[in-house]
Amino acid sequence: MAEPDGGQAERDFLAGYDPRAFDPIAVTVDVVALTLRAGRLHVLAVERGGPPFAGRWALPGGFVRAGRESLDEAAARELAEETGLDAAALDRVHLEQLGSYGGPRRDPRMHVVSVAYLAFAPGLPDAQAGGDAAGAGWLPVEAISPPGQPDHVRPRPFEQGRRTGTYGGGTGRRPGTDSAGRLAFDHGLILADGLERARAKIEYTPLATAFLGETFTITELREVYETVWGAELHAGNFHRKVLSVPGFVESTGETESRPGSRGGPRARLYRAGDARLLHPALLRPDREAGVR
Amino acid sequence: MAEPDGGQAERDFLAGYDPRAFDPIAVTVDVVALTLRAGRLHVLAVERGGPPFAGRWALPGGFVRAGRESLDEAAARELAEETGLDAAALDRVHLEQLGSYGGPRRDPRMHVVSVAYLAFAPGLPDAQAGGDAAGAGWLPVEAISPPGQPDHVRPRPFEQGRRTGTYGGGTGRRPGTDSAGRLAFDHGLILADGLERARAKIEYTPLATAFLGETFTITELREVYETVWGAELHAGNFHRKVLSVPGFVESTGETESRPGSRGGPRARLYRAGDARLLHPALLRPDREAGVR
DNA sequence: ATAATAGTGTCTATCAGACATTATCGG
DNA sequence: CCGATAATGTCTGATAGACACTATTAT
Repeated sequence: MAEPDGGQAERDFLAGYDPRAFDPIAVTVDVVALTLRAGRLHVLAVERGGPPFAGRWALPGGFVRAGRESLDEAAARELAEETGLDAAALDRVHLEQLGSYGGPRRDPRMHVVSVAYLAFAPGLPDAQAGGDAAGAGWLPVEAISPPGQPDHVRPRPFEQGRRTGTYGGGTGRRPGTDSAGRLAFDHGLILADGLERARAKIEYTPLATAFLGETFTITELREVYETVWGAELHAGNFHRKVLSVPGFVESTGETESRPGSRGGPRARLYRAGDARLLHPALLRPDREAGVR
Repeated sequence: MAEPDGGQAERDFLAGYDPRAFDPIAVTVDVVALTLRAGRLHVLAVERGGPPFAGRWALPGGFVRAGRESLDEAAARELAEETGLDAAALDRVHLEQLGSYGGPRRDPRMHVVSVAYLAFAPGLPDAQAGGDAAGAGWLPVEAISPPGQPDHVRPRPFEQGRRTGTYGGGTGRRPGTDSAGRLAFDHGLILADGLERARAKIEYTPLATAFLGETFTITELREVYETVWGAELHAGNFHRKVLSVPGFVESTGETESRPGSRGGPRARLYRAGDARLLHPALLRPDREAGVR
C-alpha cells in the first residue's frame, strides 16, 4: 500500500506542515476527575449550556491554547477552573494522561481530537461552573448510564458492590442523587476508560492515597479500594498487606483523636510513603471471568 | 482561580468551537513499530528529507486527515505506508495507542500535537520510504541514543543484556548497524515510553506472541521476553510457567521440522491462545531497585 | 561419545486468603 | 457487659525460582 497516486498523500506532501491548507482539527483536553464523597465515587461534570447536547452533563474540558501551553498544563488549567482550586490545593491532586479520542464524528460540528486526563482528588468543596458551562458538580458515577445502553440499564463496567446510595429515587438529575443519564459526546466511554484505569492503577501504585487527606487510617485506605473496586476486602489481610509493602504508607506515630461512633480502639494514622510503585502489588479479588 | 478576567477564557467562550479564530494546532500520529530481527529489537524509522532535523531519523507519522479518519485509522495507514504491508498482513500487527505529546515547542514550526501509537510486528521485510521521507528502515533500538544525553552515552532505559550486536563499529548510520544518533523532535522520548510500555505489556498480556509467526516454539517465545526485557530467563521455569497460564498458548500437535543446528530434540509448536490477559502474569525479574 | 537443547520433576521460600484471637473503645 | 472495631497471629494452598534430571538430536 505504497502511495497509490497523487491524491491525499501528495497533497499532504505539498502542504508540508501548514494545516491551514486543510480542514482544521480542534484539540481539546477533557478531564475525568474522580473523588470520594460519602463513601461513593464521584466524577466532576459540567452541565452544557448550549447545543449540541444542551442540558446534558459532560466532562469538563476546553481548547488547548495553541503555542502557549502543553497538554498537561491545559488539563491542570481546566481542572482548576472547574474546581476552584488554587495551585497549592491542586498540588495534592494526581493528574495523568488517559488517552486521546479522535473519531471524525464524535463532535457533530467538526473534527475534534480530545486528549483525556484522569485526576484523583481528595475530598473537595463543591464545584463551580467555569467557561461556557451552565453548571458544575460532582456526580456519583453509578448515576451515569454507560454508553450505548438505555438510560435505565446499568450493566457491568459501572459500580458493582455497595449499592448504598439513593439511586433510583427520582427527582430529576441533581448532582449527588439519582440518574444523571448519559454523558454528552463520547464522554461516557472516556469515563468508563478512566474508571478502568483507576481500578488498575491502584493495584500497583499508591495512588489510592490521593483520594484521602494528608493522614489517614488503614481502614479509610481500605474503603477507597472497596469503593473503587466495588468489592469488599478482608480487613485483617488488607491491613497486614498494606503495612508489608515497602514505602506504601508510613506511620505518623499518632492515633485518631476519637474512634468510630460505634466504639473500638483508636486507629493509628499514616501518611503516604515514598514508593511510586507497589512491590508486590495489591491484586484485585478474582475476576478470572474477565476478558479471556 | 475562577475566571479572573475577560482574557483568554472569554475569547474561548466567544469563539465557541471554531478554531479558525485561533492559531491552529496540527494533529499528527506517530508510530513506534517494534519488531525482532536477528534476536534484536528494532524500531521502524524514517530518514528526514528536509528541515528541521534533516538527515536525522524520526518515527514514521503524518497528519490526521480531518473529518475523514479516526486516530486509529490514521496510525494504521501510516504504518502501512511505511512498511508496505497489505491489509491482511497488517491484521497480524498489534496496534495500540501509546499517548499524546503536545508541548507548544516540540516542533519549531508550529504547535503540533502528536498522538503516538505502539505496534508489535512479526518479522517483516525491509521498510520502504513513504510520504516525504528520504528513507526508511528498521533500526536496532540500542543504536539510538536516549534523549537528553550525548550520542555516545547509553544508560539505563535502553537495552541492558545481550550486547551481541555490531554496535560501536562505526561506518556511518546505516540501519541495522551502529549508532543512529538521537531521533528527531521528541521522538526519543516517545520511543522510550513505547519501550517501557512494551516491557510492561508482555507481562500481563500475550502480546509477545505478536512478535512471532503463526506458530512458534516455547524457546522462541522465551527469546522474545529475553530480548524485550533485556534479561535472561530460566528456560525450564519459563516453559512450565507459559504452559500453566490458561489461554496463553495452545499446542498445534506438531513439532519443528528440524531441531536447532547444535542438536537437541525437536521442539513442539504452539500458536497464540485465546486469552487477552495472562492470569497469573509473567513478572519481570526483580527490578526492586526500580522507582521508589 | 559429547555437547546442546527440550521438557519434566522436586524442593523451598514466599505470599494471598481464610480464620481465629486479643485489645480497646462506646453504649 | 456487649457489640463493634483495630491490629496481630496462625494455618493452608498456590506459586516463583533454584536446581536436578531425562530424553533427543547434531557433530
